[in-house]
Amino acid sequence: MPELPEVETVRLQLLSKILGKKIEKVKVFNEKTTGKDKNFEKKLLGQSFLYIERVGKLLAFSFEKTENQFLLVHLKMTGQFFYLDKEGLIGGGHLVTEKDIKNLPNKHTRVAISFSDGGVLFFNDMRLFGFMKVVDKKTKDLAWGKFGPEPTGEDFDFKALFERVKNKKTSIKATLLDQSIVAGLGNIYVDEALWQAKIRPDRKTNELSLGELKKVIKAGGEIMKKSLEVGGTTFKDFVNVQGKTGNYTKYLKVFDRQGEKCPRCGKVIEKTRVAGRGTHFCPHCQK
DNA sequence: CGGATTGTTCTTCC
DNA sequence: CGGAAGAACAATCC
Repeated sequence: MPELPEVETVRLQLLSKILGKKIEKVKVFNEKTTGKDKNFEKKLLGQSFLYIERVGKLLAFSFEKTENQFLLVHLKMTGQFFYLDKEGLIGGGHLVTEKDIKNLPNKHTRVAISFSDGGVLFFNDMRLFGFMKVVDKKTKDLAWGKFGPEPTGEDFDFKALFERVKNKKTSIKATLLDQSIVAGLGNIYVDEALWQAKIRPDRKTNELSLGELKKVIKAGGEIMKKSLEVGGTTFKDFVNVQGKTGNYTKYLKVFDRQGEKCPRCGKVIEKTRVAGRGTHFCPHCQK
């Protein structure tokens, strides 16, 4: 669920809340989240966060006192952060009711980090695919290096990307979902970008021209920037902790709109399976 | 109850 | 060995 705009939203919200605050208590509710690291709590105690970086959908928290240590966090499908302080809650996520928020930690809370000013950061993750792990700089750099460029970047090298994928025989959808090729797009924004660029999701990557590739990457970047501006996308029961849904949902052209009319040509939007994922597209104007 | 669900990684197959 | 397809991960919903 969380793709680049949603993860970036969470990053910005956390930046304004947790930097520089001393970590007084760490509680791990489910060891799977922390990779069964027995020393996870010990590594964070007494530290304070210096900054939060993001590449694609991966977050890295750095520390004030320890240069060679990072907290890597991936939300995967259902991970979510909530920060609770005297003024209330900030954060983001989905499948959250007001009742869940009021009762933190709840049954999906996997880790809680308490700060000296009384604030508490909760990491919830229903399906347990997400992770929080403490790594050294070398490991963090290695993880960072696996990501391709983000479509939102100003200086995206389209030619280099074209050279990289021009012989790939898989679908363009699979290529765009591959984080090592392009970082940040997930199932929702890939479908949207392909619709915007008028390209069928099941087209073979090697059959796309440089122009088409450029078009779909640019569309992906624009769509994700717009989504970030309006607080991300709500799919199913998403609400953020302020009880507000992500506002990009109403801008979606094809995702989860199977059976509805294509806003461009009026033909019916179909849902199929491409690259193993539910895929929405207009069979008439996407070629 | 079978099938599907956002992301990523591992396994299997060719 | 590399690439690609599919399974797996876990919980929940319809």
